[in-house]
Amino acid sequence: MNISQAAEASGLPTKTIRYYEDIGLIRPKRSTNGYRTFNDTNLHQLNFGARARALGFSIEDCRSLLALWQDRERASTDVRAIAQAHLIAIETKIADLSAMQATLKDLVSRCAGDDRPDCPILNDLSTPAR
Amino acid sequence: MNISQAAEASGLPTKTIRYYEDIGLIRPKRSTNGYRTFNDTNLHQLNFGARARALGFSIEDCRSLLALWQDRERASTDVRAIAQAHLIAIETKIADLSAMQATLKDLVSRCAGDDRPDCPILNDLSTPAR
DNA sequence: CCTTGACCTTCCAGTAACAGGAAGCCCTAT
DNA sequence: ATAGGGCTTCCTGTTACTGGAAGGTCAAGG
Repeated sequence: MNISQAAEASGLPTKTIRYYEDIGLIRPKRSTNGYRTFNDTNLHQLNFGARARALGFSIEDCRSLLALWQDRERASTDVRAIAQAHLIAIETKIADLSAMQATLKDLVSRCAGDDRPDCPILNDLSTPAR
Repeated sequence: MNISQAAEASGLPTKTIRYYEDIGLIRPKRSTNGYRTFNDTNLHQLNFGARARALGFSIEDCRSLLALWQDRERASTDVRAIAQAHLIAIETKIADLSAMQATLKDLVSRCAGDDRPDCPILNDLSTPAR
């Protein structure tokens, strides 16, 4: 299987797949003409990575998770720890964004949005940060 | 006022202030020895930028907002448009993160997290992405 | 056999917003 | 004179790719 088929099968761009090989996330073989060839394991790794990335895991997390996945002796607690840490990071981000959202919502609602120069948004930004 | 005082007054690291000059966000004068000197306007710009960045605005947004701020003829609708677009981007991010959070929460809760190798998280990641 | 076009390869640059660190001036105090 | 702290510029690295250039490979058609 060539790279474009692997791309189609995994939903990842070929650029991304080459990048994943570059950083050692996958190790497809090469055929005699130098083309990468992807087997079932490679394909699984790509799908796995795509799904993990879609859940917001970093590449390094993906690397760890893939290592755990191929380790038959792994303990599920190791996997869980990674996921839990990531979950907390996500919740922190959501909290941060929600705070921004609340402030922005308020500012936007209070801004007339007409051709007059008076603007609560600029006024807020001009106050020396609580 | 030297850069370290400007840093203290604005809460920004000196590295960041130099970077902001690099990209033309601020234009402090130089004294004869080559040191940057910050006046009240510069300081305001730094505070403004710091606050805007804390609200998640991009540097380019900051640039636009600063330009609008110093334009006495500006229309508040211009400012409002930038803020509104940013608000929508934030809400999109929150929605994305919330979806991840929901999935992860579920997976983590279903993972025993003990020394057994069975793990719903890895199982999920191994399914070919619905 | 030659060409065309689609595929594949590597390598280089750019993205956002800085942070870290090296090499070296400047200034003040001892 | 020297020690220290602050200042300067310049270079590299970060994350996870994306775009593009230059060029090899392969199958089909004329």
